[in-house]
Amino acid sequence: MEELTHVIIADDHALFADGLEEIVQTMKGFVVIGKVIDGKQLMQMLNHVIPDMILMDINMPYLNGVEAAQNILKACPQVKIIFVSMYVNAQLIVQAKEIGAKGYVLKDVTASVLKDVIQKVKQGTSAFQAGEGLQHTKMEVQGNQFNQLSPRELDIIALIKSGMATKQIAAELELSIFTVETHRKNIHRKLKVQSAAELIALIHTWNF
Amino acid sequence: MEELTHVIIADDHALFADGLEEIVQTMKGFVVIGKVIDGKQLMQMLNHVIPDMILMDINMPYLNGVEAAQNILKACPQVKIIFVSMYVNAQLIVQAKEIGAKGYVLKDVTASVLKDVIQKVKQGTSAFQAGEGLQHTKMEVQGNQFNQLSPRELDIIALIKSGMATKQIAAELELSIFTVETHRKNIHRKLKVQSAAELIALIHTWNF
DNA sequence: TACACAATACCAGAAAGTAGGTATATTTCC
DNA sequence: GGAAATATACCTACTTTCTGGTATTGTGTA
Repeated sequence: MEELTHVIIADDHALFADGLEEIVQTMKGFVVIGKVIDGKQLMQMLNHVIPDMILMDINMPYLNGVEAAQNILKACPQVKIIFVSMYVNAQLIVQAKEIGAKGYVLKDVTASVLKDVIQKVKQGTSAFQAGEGLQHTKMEVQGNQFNQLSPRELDIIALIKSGMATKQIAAELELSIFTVETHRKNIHRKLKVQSAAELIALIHTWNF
Repeated sequence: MEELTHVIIADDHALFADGLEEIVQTMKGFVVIGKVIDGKQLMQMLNHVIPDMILMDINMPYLNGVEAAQNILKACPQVKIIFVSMYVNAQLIVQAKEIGAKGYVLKDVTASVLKDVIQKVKQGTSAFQAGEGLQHTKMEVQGNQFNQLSPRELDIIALIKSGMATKQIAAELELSIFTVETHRKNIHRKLKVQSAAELIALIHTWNF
């Protein structure tokens, strides 16, 4: 079984983010595990799931893309970050390279070029094609070593997302109800929610 | 307080539906209460909520737009239906008029033209700008007189959607917990779900 | 080899939600 | 005006979830 590359898309323009998602979804071996609309949400999500790759708008509300990326890469150097930018800005490209981003593409890029970039970056090559300084907000990926959701927990979440009860999930996964309860408890702790209702609401806002 | 025009968007192309939603959301007095991707989902949703207006792709999977519209209008003649079509087709326009649709626009229309059409239709005028025959699927809006969600129930649903517990909802709306429980019970009955989790999952798939 | 973590399973008490009622006042519609 | 629908509130019994534990097994890694 091939290892999937898990991608998070961070872009405040929902339409564009959807477009990116569609492109990524058509690529074999890639799966979009989250779509967020600003740096805050991105950081919040990263406190719980570390993807293999992030397609990130460099101009996001609340949190500068470059700063966000710095925080992320300090905590998780293995994450491959590709910036998506509206403008060509030599200085930003240099910055992006310096902090360890793996790619930089313009938003008017064609789907096939974007796919090439994504494939190259996946294989370990960098791909820089072409920004602006922005607001400052302090937000860090805290304790990323902690609170990470395990693969099994992600399985459970997928079922919870569809509204299934503990009993049904246990039947579906052929587990004891107690096991599922334990997983739910741990998920609640890690995601800082108090109920299934809250959890489902949260994971839907993440487009999990 | 102004009466809002509640709009449902039915289009199988998610990106385009999102675009439509953005346009409608920017219009004062309009609110998108649902986005569905095919005729089946549309019918299912209409069994529980009747909007003021439907922006509907004429070429949807599973259920021909014209037939769907006929069913809808037979059951709820007050609903204003605007067809959105990829092609110009004189015959379809005639058909659309005959069955009682209020508008017909092409998908390559500009946002401002679309807004004009929506405004005109809201005010009672028809607006036809420009099809194809499609598959046949029998699906009717059954018992639309029954199981309709009331305005108050929609209020409650909006809060449930964000993951709030009964106690919190009661506090927010300054109601007794008993009242909220009754509403939840009725919502469950109308939407045929057994738990808050299921309900939240459902309303998210409807993009409520 | 330890240590950390993941996955599994179980228990008990407290809290919340669910489903079946009933009931009353108000509003809406014919 | 009268019927139907809506919004409100309460009750009971039952189920489920939530939270706090404990515990065993296996795996991967420092």
